Amino acid sequence: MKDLVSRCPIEEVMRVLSGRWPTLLIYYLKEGTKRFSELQRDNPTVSHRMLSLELRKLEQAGIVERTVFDGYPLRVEYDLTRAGLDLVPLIDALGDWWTETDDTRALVPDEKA
Amino acid sequence: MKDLVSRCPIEEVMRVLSGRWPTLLIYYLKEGTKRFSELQRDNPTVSHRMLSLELRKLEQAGIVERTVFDGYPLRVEYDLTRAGLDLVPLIDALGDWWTETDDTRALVPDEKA
DNA sequence: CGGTATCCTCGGAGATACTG
DNA sequence: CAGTATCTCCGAGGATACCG
Repeated sequence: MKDLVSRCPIEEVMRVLSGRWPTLLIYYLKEGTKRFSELQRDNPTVSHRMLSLELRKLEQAGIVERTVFDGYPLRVEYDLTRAGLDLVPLIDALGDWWTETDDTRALVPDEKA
Repeated sequence: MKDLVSRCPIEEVMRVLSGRWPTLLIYYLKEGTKRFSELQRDNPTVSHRMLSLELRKLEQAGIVERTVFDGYPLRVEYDLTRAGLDLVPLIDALGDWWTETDDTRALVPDEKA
């Protein structure tokens, strides 16, 4: 997923949403403002480093907003932006589609058998 | 993206759609039936192997249907299934969202400067 | 607490070659 | 033509440690 092979906007969104974390983070952020450590607790298996990188990616994409509160210990809050909120129903629609088409996949012969 | 970390359907769809090729292949397949070699021509940078693997993944997910015609040389055709066709507008919506929120990203300071 | 840098590993994906 | 197998390599991502 390094370079784009088309000028298609779809390919560009997928550059941001691809992977395990982006949609999950959006999913948890729609519950409201979250701190770094809260998101870490929401996703126990995400590494410190990846959480940081993914949040930055979402920030660059205009999906997430980052607010730093000076003081000690540090305090940083993450929110969905307006664009991020607009994205939520689209992602949900994908989830619904997946659930609704579950029977289609059930027809696939089990290769593990 | 190996194992799921939640039972969330969104995470499951993203397992299928993540990466450079799935959405691109769906994009080209919505033009109609395509043969393996046609898809290869549509995406000149996809490797033989990856195209094969990705098509199988989409097939397992119930998005793409594979039809083999006996004879020589071999001939295999790929189509979107009903579920695949239903998925198209959802993916398009993501593309539209991306285009519409382009100005948000334009506000991000250029780190390459 | 949140972020970054460094190191290291493991598997995703390209190239190639072979079969039906 | 379409698909699979083998080999290889590069980089995504984990673990760890240190800074503001």
